[in-house]
Amino acid sequence: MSAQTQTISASDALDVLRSSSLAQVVQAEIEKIILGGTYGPGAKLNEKALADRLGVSRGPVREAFQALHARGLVEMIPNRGVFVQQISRHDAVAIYDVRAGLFGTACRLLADRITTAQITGLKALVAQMDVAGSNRDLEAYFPLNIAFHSAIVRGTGNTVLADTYFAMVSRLHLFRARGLVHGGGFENSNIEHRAIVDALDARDPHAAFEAGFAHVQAGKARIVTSGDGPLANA
Amino acid sequence: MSAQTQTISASDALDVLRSSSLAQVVQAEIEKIILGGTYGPGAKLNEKALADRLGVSRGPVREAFQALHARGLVEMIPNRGVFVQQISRHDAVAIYDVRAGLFGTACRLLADRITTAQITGLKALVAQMDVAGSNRDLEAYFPLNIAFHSAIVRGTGNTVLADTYFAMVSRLHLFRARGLVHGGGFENSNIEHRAIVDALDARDPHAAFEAGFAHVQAGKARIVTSGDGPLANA
DNA sequence: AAATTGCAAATCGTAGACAATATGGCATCG
DNA sequence: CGATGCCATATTGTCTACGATTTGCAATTT
Repeated sequence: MSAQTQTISASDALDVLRSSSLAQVVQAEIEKIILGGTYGPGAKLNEKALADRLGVSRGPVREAFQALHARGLVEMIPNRGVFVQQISRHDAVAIYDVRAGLFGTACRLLADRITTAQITGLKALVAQMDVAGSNRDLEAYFPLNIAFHSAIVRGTGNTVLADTYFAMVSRLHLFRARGLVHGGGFENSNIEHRAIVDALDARDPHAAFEAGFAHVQAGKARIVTSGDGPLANA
Repeated sequence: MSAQTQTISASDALDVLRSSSLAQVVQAEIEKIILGGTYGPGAKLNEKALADRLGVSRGPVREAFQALHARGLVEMIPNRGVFVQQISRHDAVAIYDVRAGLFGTACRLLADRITTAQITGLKALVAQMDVAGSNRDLEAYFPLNIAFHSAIVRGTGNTVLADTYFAMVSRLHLFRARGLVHGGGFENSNIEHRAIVDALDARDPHAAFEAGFAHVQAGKARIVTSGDGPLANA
């Protein structure tokens, strides 16, 4: 828009500050750092160090910590500090169950209101994943997989559902970041995708929930049973 | 425990501060104020006024605001302040759908692991609600109803699920607090309760989800269709 | 070697200050 | 009389500085 902005990041930073408080910017930044994996789970997040690194004072950093704590991404111990949340295998299973329930619910709600355009879009994604799958192209498969789930969850038009779902996905990233990348078996994954689309196409809420729930549960099983987890705790 | 504490509130406050930060205490306090209904939805929460009222400085209050915002209880507008979250009818429907999905998921998960003792407890609650229902005793029915839902959600042992579920319940309180108390029809409610317990007793995950989901959806319908909502917005 | 003491560092909360922004009333003008 | 612009006030957003409390570690003592 404006031609006088010197750097993109500078204009972005200013624009963001117009519509958002500094604490929220800091929160997004810390979240990026956490999910980026530079700090491992259990790592300590030093208030002052983070404030200095981000060029802000302690206030906004502490506010961001509270928001991240509410979202389950950090652990706060009084008089000790803030740490990247540790996700035990048991916790991961619990979060996966919630995610499965939310995704199944999304499928169920979507079955009642899905448009033909949405069905076409989902079928296209499944077809693309078929191609990526047969080529063993994980680099192509992952973004398609995310797009598929996003299309369903956001397709419901229920932002509360979408936000809650993605909050669970974020929390699960903390577990995966510990070294447990889910092993193969993504061939089966697309079979499950097709079952979901079939149920949606049939506009069968009942079957849609079951297919969506089962799909995430299968993903959970793939992770939970993926070896003994070198970094497992508890 | 200790006989030398002068006041309960004083010892409690100290104990709480040992295991929790001041910001979290403030958060709980503000949440209590919000859900208590003294501040109506859309009401402004003045930083300094709240800080003075609670006897703390602005810092902890601002931190509490961030946590409450993450939980969907307040709205934050830059340079304007913090307001009690407004829940439109559309929002309430969305939250109800998520709550229904979570409760159904709880029923489904519980069906796989429920103990005979838990079944007995649930049946007892249903029986008590039958009595309260036939007596038209709402004062007795409400706590039993909450206990029933709690027993199921917490009975899964999944704290993430329970926390997420109760977060939705809290957000819905913002809607009910606007004057829309759900009308009668709580006779049907216990029929649905019985259906849930039957499915759990049969250890049928499929039927348990359906019964739990349908029960919350029925509650949603009772509210959504309860007249035209004198205080409705948007 | 084990327990105690002492100290450095970090966190937690407060207080005060300041700029930026929004609010509400008032004067001015059409 | 109504609309517009301006100004005083209040509030937010952020920073800095300070004191109090706690923790963790090291040194000392028994």
